[in-house]
Amino acid sequence: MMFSMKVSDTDSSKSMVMSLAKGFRVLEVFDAREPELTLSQIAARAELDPGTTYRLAKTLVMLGYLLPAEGKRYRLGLKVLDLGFNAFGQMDLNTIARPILRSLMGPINEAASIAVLDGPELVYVERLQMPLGRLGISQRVGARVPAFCTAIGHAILAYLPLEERLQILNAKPRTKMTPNTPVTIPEIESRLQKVRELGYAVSDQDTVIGVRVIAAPIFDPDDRPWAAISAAAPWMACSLQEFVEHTAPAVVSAAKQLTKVSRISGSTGFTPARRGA
Amino acid sequence: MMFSMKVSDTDSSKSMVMSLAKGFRVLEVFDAREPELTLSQIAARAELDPGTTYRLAKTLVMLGYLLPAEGKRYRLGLKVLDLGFNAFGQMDLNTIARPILRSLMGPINEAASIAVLDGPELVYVERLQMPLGRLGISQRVGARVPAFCTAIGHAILAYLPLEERLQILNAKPRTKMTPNTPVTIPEIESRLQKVRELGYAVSDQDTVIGVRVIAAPIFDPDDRPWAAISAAAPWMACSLQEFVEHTAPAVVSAAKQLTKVSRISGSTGFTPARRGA
DNA sequence: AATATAGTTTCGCATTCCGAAAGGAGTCCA
DNA sequence: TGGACTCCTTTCGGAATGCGAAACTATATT
Repeated sequence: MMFSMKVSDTDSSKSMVMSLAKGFRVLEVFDAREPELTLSQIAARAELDPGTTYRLAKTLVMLGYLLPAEGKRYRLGLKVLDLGFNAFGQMDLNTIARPILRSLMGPINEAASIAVLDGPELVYVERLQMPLGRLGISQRVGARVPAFCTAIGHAILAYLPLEERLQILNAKPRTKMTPNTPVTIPEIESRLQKVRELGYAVSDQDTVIGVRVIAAPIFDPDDRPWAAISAAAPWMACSLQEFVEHTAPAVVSAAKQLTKVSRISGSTGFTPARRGA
Repeated sequence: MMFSMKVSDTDSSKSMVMSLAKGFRVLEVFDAREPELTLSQIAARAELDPGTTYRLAKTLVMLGYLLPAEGKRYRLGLKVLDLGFNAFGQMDLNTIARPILRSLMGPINEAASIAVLDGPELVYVERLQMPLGRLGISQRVGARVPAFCTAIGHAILAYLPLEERLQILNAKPRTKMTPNTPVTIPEIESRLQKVRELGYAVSDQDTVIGVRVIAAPIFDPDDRPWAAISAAAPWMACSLQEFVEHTAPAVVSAAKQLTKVSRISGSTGFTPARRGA
């Protein structure tokens, strides 16, 4: 008996349909830099046998996800967009956002929200909260809060042009909510600089005593920040560092996903209307 | 020996990787109406064995294209968008459009173009033409033509609000280019009504003698028509009816694809700049 | 024309996937 | 509370499907 052992046993689990994974590997090697690839290029990039690659490519062409281009090359079919468009294109953003918010919640985070910027204020458009949450706050969807003092506000403000930022910050008097609340322009600007460096905003009891929040911005197709997503944890859940390490990557990733999906999801944006019960 | 014959031999060609096709069937059953499906629902819709469905779903979850949702349900992962975003998101629209234009050309159609509306005029932003084309016209990229008399113009105007339409139509004097050119507002409005009914505009030597054109609109995320794509054939290539039957579906489909892709492709739009040689 | 490179097909083997059926897990209803 | 139901998950044997090496063909390169 011959052992044609698999070189890389990356497929961490058994009973995985390998042909399917390989098929996606083929699609995934395409990018904007080289939109058309020959079979051998595909095979090399996807680390697949030429014969196998040929068969997979043929199949994908049949399905319409890959198209034959001139000169024995292939390019991605626009049908790859249909998968997303059929499902997400007609879905309203709140519906898409809810599972993402849920994925942010867990033993540490007890609430997750999305708010959009409306003038100098934020409007909560979607929020999830643990049933037995010990968080004092309980912002309802539709509630408005000032932008200058919240993590969500910072996440958005940090990426706005200076002029607009100042306009928003100076639109209303800024009052301290907690001892931590940054109120002077230099204090806030220093925070925003840090947001730009990290890609997310951290609030350690800036707005409500005992509550920490991490937020990341959601951009429109023109790369303007128009909303942000946040996750909040009670002060006693863990150390600040643990909170950041645990939550920041998830929040940033969620924001990126929403940035992407908001592009295809019409230009309708979120709606603060409550559906259902 | 047992014959476990395939019930439906839909796989039209041999050496097709069936698992791959089945995997896509799984993803394709998701739509906005029911964003979360149970395994049995997936199996039923995709017409797959429960066991097979389970294995495929497991694989897709591993790959990130499917996500487990609450209550033994699955929903589409936003990763399905990555396929398109990685490839098309960073690509400029002209690059994406060119293969689409090429696909419109053939024995009948000898030229294909995209133009955007700029005030009362159209600007050609991309154009392909058969080398030995017998078409008299040869619009260069960047050329400007009046909107009122061309198929591309009609395709766009038909979907603009009446007020804007009239503003554009009345911006400049309308002169007959050929005996067919519609010049009065009633004539043009009647054409536009037909465009709205059919979904595409037909020009039978309206602008240039001997040239027929079919065009369909490209919409922005707010559903405003901002560009259109067209295919042109010489008068003698075939009958008008043959031309329409052959070309209209392809042009409409191309326009829909561009509408979709223009959503994710930033808000940069087309550029009339000529790249490369 | 000859060589090299890349694409396509063939082919035999065994791996991988399939499907039936059994074993759980959860739910509904009495 | 129990039983019946549905649906999810796993096991298992078998075979067919897909794999990869290699042969063959087409295309480019010198």
